[in-house]
Amino acid sequence: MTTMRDIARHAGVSVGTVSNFFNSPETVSEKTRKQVSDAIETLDFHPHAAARSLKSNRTRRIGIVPVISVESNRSLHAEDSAFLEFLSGINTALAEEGFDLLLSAATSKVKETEIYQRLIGEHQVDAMILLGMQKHDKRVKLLDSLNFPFVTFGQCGNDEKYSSVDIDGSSGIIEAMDHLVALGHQRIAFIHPPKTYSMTEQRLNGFWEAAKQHGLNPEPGYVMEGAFSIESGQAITEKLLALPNPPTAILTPNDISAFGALNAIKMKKLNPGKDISVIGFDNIPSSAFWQPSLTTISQPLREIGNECGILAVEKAKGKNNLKSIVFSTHLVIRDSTGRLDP
Amino acid sequence: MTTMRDIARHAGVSVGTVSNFFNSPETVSEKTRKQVSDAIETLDFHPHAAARSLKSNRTRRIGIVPVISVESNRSLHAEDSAFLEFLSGINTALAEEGFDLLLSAATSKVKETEIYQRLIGEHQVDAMILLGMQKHDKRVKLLDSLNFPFVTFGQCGNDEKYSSVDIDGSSGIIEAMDHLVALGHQRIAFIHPPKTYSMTEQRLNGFWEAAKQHGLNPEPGYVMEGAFSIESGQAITEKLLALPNPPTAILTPNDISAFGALNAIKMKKLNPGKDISVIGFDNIPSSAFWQPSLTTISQPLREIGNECGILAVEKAKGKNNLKSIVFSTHLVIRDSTGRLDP
DNA sequence: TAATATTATTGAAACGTTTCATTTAAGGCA
DNA sequence: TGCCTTAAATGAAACGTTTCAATAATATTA
Repeated sequence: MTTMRDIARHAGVSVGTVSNFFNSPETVSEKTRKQVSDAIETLDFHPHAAARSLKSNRTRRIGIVPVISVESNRSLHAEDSAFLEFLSGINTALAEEGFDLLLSAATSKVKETEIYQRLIGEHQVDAMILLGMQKHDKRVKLLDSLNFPFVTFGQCGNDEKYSSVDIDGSSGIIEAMDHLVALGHQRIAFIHPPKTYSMTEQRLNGFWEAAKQHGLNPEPGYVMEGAFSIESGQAITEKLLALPNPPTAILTPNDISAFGALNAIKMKKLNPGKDISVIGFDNIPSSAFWQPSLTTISQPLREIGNECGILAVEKAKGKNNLKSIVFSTHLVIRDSTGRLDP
Repeated sequence: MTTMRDIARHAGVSVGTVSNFFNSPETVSEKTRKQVSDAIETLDFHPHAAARSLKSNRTRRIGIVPVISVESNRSLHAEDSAFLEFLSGINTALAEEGFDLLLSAATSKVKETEIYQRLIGEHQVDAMILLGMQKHDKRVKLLDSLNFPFVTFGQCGNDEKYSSVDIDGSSGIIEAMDHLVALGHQRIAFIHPPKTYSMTEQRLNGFWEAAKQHGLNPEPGYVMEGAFSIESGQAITEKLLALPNPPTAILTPNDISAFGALNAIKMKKLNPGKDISVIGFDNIPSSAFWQPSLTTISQPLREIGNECGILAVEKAKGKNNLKSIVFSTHLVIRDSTGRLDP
């Protein structure tokens, strides 16, 4: 294999200079720089990652530990194409900086916490990206106690000691409610994500604020907790439709569960978008193609991922700045919402 | 940080012994083993990955370079939940062995080939998993020329110098055709994946073999090349339905494009599953929930991923055995196929 | 021109493991 | 008991970088 020694010899300089070429090129004279880069070119040299890492204590890797549940398809964080969009955004940011993504998911045999501890203990990554934030997130506690840098997609309740990227879920919901009210809806149900998720509080706030603004008085059964799965959306919508005074519009936790809601409506021989309106969350690609096409609160998943990647790399490089980036959502109006016939 | 030195001191042995504890425990006496493992426990020791890697030339990482297209949503390999299922399978296998997955996707700025070269040159991974195999796959050529171990999901045409996991796509298609013929269909169209993919030949073989067996004589326009996207499925189905003598059943490259086909049929005010039958490929979770639910050729993506992971780890450990594992598909019959009314 | 300041380069000591030739300890046997 | 075999444990030399004090070369100033 080609090493820095070889490059040094070939370029007629010392290994130290070759190292400088990579790590602080500004200290290398232009002439030498050319010689070294020529040698690298002709010998097709790539610095040995482990050797770099050992000496420098930097891996140039960012870790992510999604939850992919194997037993059922009700995975929590990485259940659908939303995750892929997010990943793609991260990847773009990392590629730009020559970083790679280390992905390790929990399994039935290997606990999530163990993975974090191992990855950090073994010095496998320089920073981590967390998603699916919980209100009292044990991962945050763990990483915090280990003093390990991380970035979160979503807040995590307690405080602002860490950097995060998030969306303004509250105004997303408000915009959606405005839209529904403008279409004549008054009986609006809200299926919210599980209470343990930090995003849930935001969204509930948005719901109640909009309800107040529009003078709505949601019936008790209208606000229900749901999961992110299609089955959950379907089951809860069935319950909503069985209410003595069923809602005419339903907000769901994500697009996938919205699909379930649409199914439940069709199975009741009702007309989604006409009799009952449905709004999703995420704007995943297939939401445009479902029938009826889904009105949904769009979050810029690629940009969010990208920003997470950028922040993670900054952390990895030792920058200790705190940033909270908030993206706004926008409502994509399609056919699953419609004017309420009187 | 805790190092082997510390463990050695704490356990009253030499560092060599601690190393042996990890790498060839059978050479360490039971008594010593206990002492060392106690020390590891109390000091919460994790071996430094880079140091291990530097000396041993093993990273305990497997690389994967999916194609996630950013510009449009027409990504090639990792477009949908099928990829996540596959990933989940890989992850299970790797977790079992203490390996991690290094994921790096091409972007508009960073070419695929560069990534492979860098990952290998930098010694970032011990083996790679390839997917979306092409008939003449440049990645295979590259890895082969670098003598770098890899495993493929799908064949790659020329020969059997490498290990692969694949499905029997041919009989999958045949089973689907049998099902359609049994339902009374004679005019069956076949949208196949792009010709560059190695899977395409298999599937075409299956199609023609079944056609022959059943004495069908597909019209020229019935066999068309499609992509894996919903748009493609929709567009091509529109063309098929515009034929002077349109087909009564359509086989598609994957579930996602099958959804497009269903949409096209509905938009023509035809009844999918009644007037026109559609069969997908993959059996991704949402195929059960689409309306009508999708009849599809199921491939065991998690098991396939798992097997890829197992083989990759074997390669990573230096085993040089060639294996070709073929999974069989099975037809999942749902509502998108139905008896043809005369 | 000599002295000084600035800029480039060097070389050797780490970093935390693995590896393997050696040494030490423990049994087995006559 | 002494000799031989086997099993365990040792210690030091790598692995390929980074880092930094020290040196060399060059430029600047009076």
